[in-house]
Amino acid sequence: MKYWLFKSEESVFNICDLLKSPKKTTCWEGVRNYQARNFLRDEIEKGDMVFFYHSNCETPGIAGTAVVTKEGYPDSYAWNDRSNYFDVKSNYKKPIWYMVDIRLKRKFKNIIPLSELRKQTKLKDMKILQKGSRLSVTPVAKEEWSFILTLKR
DNA sequence: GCCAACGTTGGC
DNA sequence: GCCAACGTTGGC
Repeated sequence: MKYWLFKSEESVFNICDLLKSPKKTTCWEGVRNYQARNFLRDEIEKGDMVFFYHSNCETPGIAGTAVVTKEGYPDSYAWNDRSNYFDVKSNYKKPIWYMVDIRLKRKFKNIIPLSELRKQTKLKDMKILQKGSRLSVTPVAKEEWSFILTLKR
């Protein structure tokens, strides 16, 4: 089992939206970056654990955890021309983009703010904390995962 | 294949 | 709103 961090713009899809989703489950559509796509398509497995991260908001940080319930499959939003995630180059015969399904595991009482993560020496190598890091899907080390859980309040 | 220009991300 | 960092595009 592996660990991941998924970023979502809080105003677009946040952890309360996930909580309210049917079976607290959603497909993680709209990733349009090749490196992140490769993680979704090739590496993320059913049962992997996910930190749900809020970006682009007043307090960016980790809002909770989720579990992968379905492994990588073609992102059909890419061939829906009414979707924001439409990509003319992708089609169902030759899909470019992939998504997984996740189910909410736990919504933290308090968000673990990015500023708090930055203070932790043990997390200095975390992908999300690297300068200029923009990848929306990043691997999390097992040690990072368990350490971050101790930061909850 | 190089690289400048451009659009996007996302913290602050 | 600003702007640094990044990924993509496209001319050459």
